[in-house]
Amino acid sequence: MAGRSLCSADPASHNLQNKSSLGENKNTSCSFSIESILGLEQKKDGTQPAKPHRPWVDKWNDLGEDCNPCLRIPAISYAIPLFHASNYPDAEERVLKCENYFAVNERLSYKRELSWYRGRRPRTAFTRNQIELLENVFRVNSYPGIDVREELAQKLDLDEDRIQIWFQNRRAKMKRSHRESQFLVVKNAFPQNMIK
Amino acid sequence: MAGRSLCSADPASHNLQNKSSLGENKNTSCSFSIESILGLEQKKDGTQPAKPHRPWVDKWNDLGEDCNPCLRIPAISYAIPLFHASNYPDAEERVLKCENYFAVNERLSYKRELSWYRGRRPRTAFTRNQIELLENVFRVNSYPGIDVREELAQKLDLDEDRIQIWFQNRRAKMKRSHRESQFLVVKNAFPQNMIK
DNA sequence: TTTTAATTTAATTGC
DNA sequence: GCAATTAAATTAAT
Repeated sequence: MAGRSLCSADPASHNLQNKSSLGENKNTSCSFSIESILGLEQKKDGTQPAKPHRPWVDKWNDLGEDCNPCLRIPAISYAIPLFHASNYPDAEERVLKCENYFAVNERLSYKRELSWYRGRRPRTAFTRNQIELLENVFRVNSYPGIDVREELAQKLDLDEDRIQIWFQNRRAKMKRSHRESQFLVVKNAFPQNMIK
Repeated sequence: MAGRSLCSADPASHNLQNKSSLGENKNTSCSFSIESILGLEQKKDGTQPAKPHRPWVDKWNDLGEDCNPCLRIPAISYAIPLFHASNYPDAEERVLKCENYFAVNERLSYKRELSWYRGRRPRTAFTRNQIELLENVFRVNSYPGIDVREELAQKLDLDEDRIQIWFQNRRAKMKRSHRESQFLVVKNAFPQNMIK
């Protein structure tokens, strides 16, 4: 519950309240600076390392593809639509896989297609040992803080990000299974009400 | 996609391999400390008492659900391994094992679950039209004051709170994407340094 | 088909 | 107000 408040304490008092037309920008006295809008003004202390958020897309660039992430396609592309594949002369394999893909999946939503280009982190396949340690820690602490996550990351040779996501998904799974078992409890308590 | 903290350059030594049994907690060579695993070292704060004003929980109570959070939440079962759960009533067993783990962890997760399960507002699913207007306004003014927010709330049949949170999250998203694009700019300016 | 890694975003907390 | 983080709901790879 973020402490609300109609607070006048806005850092820059960016108020357009008096406009009754919400979507129009007829106001020229807008107090936005570009820096403000871009959030540039706020790191004077130089603490911002500008972490690459999708470092795995780097290898796509090595293929000489367009650097615009939106136009990029996965490096090992099992998923290039035919009409695009034809634009990638060097990729026989891709075309083959692509044809395969389309043979199986005739219809693809535009959205899904877009996601290929947007770039998704390749799915991590955890080893048995990695899972084992993660599960053991999870039993004891399902909300490891950054310190524990970093420690785990180092021990398991994984990015801390992967650890964080793993715990998030693990908690969701735990919750799901708990819900299901609770459902069973209720169902068994009142079978006549719950059948079907 | 929580913006993670500084990406740690990985320390050259990620040697877990020599640990033969990752999962045994009797293994004393494990370097996790209890505090470390439980993440205790990072929260020293005396936390606030729970916030009031959560109108949406009222209807849960109206549904006749038990108000006792213990019966509604998986708090306890969350953290306890099954093979321990069966022994759970046996206090001496717990003493023999890592009772501190569980004692503390129960308390921690109880508190978390208490606030989450009782108090978390059901996720709002905005409609496409709502998003569209919000985005249009955002383009013009990413810091709408209370007047605009109220106006939006009325037009969109949403609480003003939802509007406020939406803009907050939207600003965070914009900032993130800006950071990423800045990273790409820098990276592309010095490709030779970045290609691995 | 099922499980689960990854993504997006509404909500929460603390500062 | 923001950063960081969480849960919820998806998407998609296996």
